[in-house]
Formats: sequence, structure tokens, C-alpha cells
Amino acid sequence: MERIGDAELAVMEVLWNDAPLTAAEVAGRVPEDRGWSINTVKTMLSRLSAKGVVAHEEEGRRYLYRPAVAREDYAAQESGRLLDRMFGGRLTPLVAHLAERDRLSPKDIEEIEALLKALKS
Amino acid sequence: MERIGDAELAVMEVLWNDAPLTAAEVAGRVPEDRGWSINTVKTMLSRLSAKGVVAHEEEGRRYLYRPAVAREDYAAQESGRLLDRMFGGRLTPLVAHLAERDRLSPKDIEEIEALLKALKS
DNA sequence: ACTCGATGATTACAGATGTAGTCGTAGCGA
DNA sequence: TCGCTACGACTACATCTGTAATCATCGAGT
Repeated sequence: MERIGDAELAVMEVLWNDAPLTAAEVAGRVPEDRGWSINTVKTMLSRLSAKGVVAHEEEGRRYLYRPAVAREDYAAQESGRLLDRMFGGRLTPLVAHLAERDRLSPKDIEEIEALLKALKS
Repeated sequence: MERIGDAELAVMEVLWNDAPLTAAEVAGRVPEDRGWSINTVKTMLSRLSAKGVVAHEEEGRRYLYRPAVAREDYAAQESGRLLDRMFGGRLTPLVAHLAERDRLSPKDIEEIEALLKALKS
């Protein structure tokens, strides 16, 4: 699967949240703080279409856009990528790392323990 | 901290593994399959220097390069970035996600449980 | 029928990145 | 001393990404 840039991801998030949408609708839902022109959003949609990560169907003379990859699949790809790049492809070192860096609260620890326990059964 | 591209990262890995090194030495240690010219390695080193993630000291008319950021710090940055991008900044959803995706072996689960247990004490 | 606005397509441009060649020069070997 | 070679600096160029303007056109309203 193609990579998705930071700005492009903001568009994907909109579509993952609700689809299908027209370009104008997407533009209306992109976070305000981006301050994007409608043209920018249309460029993003074109590029994402070219990459095959969004699909479009025609509705009159407009397009209706929808994601062509699931958020979960993309998340999986990016997670695997980080794991491969920095942690030899293994999750344990990542968890250890985040723990050392105080990115793990006691609550997180509880949650993950519960999760793992559930996994084992 | 500045971002580091994929190719640049290969150079960083060399320096994280052993430093200081001259440009020629770095080139000699970069993975074969990159098939890089020495010039490519020198460009990488210049750019990484400009980004402030590698430092160099002069040794005669050559430079000796060394990392200016720890691998752990960079890993932390990239981990945080993924977490923020895809998992609302929280680790639990990432672990849950990888578990669902069968990226967690029973052995991984044991290891992480042991790790968390140690953390609590 | 005609104009105007919205729409996708095309073009523009700067910065980052991957990849590598050229240039000026300082030092080493003959 | 003189030329070669290795070094960093600079230049080159394609692709990707962020951001946006322009263009041709189709349809809706007058």
C-alpha cells in the first residue's frame, strides 16, 4: 500500500469517519486549524485516488469519495513499519521503551494486562 | 527534532552502532543491498549534520562523524508520532490492534506480562 | 438562450528526500 | 616539486508532499 502523508491523512480521517462525501463536504469537515483552501482538499483527493487509497463514484458531475483502505489496515501497516524500523519488528521492545519513557500510566498497565489476559483464554 | 528519512536512517544505524567514523567508513558499513555510491553517503552525512542529528569533529582534513541524538530518543519520537497519528496517543489501542492482527505471539504476551509486572513493583 | 458558479483536471511552485556527479584543494607519494 | 587522490562543498535532478491557482466545462437559474 502506498504511504500517506500527514496532510493527506487528515483527509482520510474525514472519510474514515463518514463516507461517501463530495469534495466540498470533505473540505467542510477537515480540521479548521489546517486553514485549507478547497483546492488543496481537491488535490489531496486526487492524489489519494491516484494512490488507490480512496475510491470515487460519479454522482452527476461530482464525485462521491470513500476510503478504499480500512483505517485498521493502514494503522497495521504503519505500526508494522515503526516496529520494523526501530524495534526489530517486535512489540516487546516497544512496550519496554514506552514504559521507560513514562508513556505508560498505571492505568495503561492495568488495561494492557487485562487485554493480554483475555487474549490467553 | 528533525525527521529522518528512510535512507538517512540507514546511515544513522551505522553510527549508532559504532562511532566516530569517517564518511568512507560509514559507506563501508552501510547495508550492501542499498548499492550506494560514496557520494550518496556523503550527502546523507551532510544533511544529517545540517539537521543537527549527527555531529562531526575534524581529524586532519577529514571529518569524524558521530550521532548527536540517541537512538532511544529518536525511537521515542517516532513511537509517539505513530501513537498520536493513529491511536489517539495511547498505547493500549496499539497493543490491542497488534494482538488482533496476530502480531503478538504467546511468547510476546508472556514477555510483556512479565515486563508489566516488573513495572508495577 | 445565456450567464455564473461549482466541479474535476491541469499546472505551479517550494521544500524534503533519494541518489549521485562535479569542483576546488590539501596532503601524500614519487 | 608535481601530480594524483581522497575529502568536503556544491550542484543536479527526479519524485513526493504541502499548498494553491487556473482552466475548461456542465448544469442550474433567469
